[in-house]
Amino acid sequence: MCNTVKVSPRKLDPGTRAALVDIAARLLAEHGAEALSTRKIAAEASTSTMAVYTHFGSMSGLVREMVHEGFTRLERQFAQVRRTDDPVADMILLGYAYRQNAKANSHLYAVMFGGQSLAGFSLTEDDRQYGRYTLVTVVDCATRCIESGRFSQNDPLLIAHQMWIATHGLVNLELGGYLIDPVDADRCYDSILNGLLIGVGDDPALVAASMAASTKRRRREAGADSEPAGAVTGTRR
Amino acid sequence: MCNTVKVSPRKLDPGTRAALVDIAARLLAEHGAEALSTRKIAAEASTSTMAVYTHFGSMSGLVREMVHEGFTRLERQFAQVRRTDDPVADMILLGYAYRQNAKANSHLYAVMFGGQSLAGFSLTEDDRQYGRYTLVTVVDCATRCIESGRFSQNDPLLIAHQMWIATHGLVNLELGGYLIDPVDADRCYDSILNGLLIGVGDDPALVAASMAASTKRRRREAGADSEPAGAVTGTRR
DNA sequence: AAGTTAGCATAACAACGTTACACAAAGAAT
DNA sequence: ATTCTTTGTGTAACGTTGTTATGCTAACTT
Repeated sequence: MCNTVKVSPRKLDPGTRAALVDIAARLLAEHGAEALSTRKIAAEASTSTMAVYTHFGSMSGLVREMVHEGFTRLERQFAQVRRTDDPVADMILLGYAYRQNAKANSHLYAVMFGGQSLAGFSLTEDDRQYGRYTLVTVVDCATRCIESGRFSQNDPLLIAHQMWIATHGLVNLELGGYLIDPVDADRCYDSILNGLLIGVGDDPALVAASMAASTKRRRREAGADSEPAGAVTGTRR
Repeated sequence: MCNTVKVSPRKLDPGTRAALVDIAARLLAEHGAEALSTRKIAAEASTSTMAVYTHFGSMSGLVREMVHEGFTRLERQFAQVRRTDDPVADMILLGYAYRQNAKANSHLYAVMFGGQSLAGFSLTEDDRQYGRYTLVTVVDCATRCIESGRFSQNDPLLIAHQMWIATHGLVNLELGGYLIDPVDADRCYDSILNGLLIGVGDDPALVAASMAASTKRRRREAGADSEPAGAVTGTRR
């Protein structure tokens, strides 16, 4: 009775699907979590609220799509960091890429890693696995740091997690507005990176050299292709 | 025309005010952010939704009250950590207190530090200052670490921020469910604390000793007065 | 060209925060 | 002790939210 698989009398329009995700992401980025509603999204896409349900099942489904999009965007940011013969400098630049991506998409970032439940959405174990996979770039970099003889600790996964935790903590408190003038976010990040790198066995002088090298590369690549050097400080005022 | 300051024909009942905060905190802790509504709170307090507005002005006001309550609760947790002649062990125990408090009140913690906007509430600068003040305990402890000669870095505020950022990052990812078996939260925290303490100048052997001492004290104080040793793992399943 | 199937618009539902309004209760004043 | 005034609180409403039931219509299959 069920071998009649007559399909697709009318296909879903992938264009409207992508448009919904884009509009939702823009609404979230520009006006925060409170502004994310099916009606506003539908109005901007000049369709009805039903489009959200036919394409994503519910509002949570749309949020999940945005989260996955956010992960791939972070992965692209990571991929833009070149692999040089100074793997520690590469690691520092990966941290800055993580931080910059988080600041540019602060609301989405809070849902991806901060555990913020948006519109009833909360991460499933699959989502988290998806997010963890993004960190293989960092693990690879840690492996290269170990192989270069800079680190004395030799568990790349654990080292990557240390970097992740520190950067994540910094970004979260920075976005929360907690890091101000005497000890602002930049100073905190420099000092905690410095401490952590020394802690895993690197030589203080080499750490300083790699941090200087990373700063130089960051300046250069900022002028090259990354962002148009405009206000990348996120949604702070 | 306005020098007639006739006051108080009917006082506010401070009992219902406290009851509303307690009920709201319990609803938030047990059923998450989605379950926090004026109607549910009013029903549990056997009053009307108007009570929320006369006592707190709005739902955000009630959330702000809970946030302040959360800060003082964290301060009390910090105060329970004894000051010994091993200030580094004290510092580690402060970190564990922060972490345990966050796990016991995960939803409230997300609002306090994670930047999660709950029911339209978001932190004001005063709230943040209130939160930063909670860290003076950690800054004092860092000062004692420096004075004892264990640390070579000598900016206690910056050191306290490093500890805060690392612990905050760990707790956030832990609550988000991101830290699992090969590198679970406990292992991550041990390694990042170890790295950070070495990074600020402490001797690796002394760090290991202080971490062992902190573990011993934590075991002892857990059996003494803290929590009833039950499921303190928060709302994870 | 006819049939079927699924996307989409409309409208409704329950629940939400918030507010206007009337009533009741309690201190102030006589 | 009684009246007045002020203010907390219950009721009901408004506009909004996510979600769903119901047709209609467009498009793919035969």
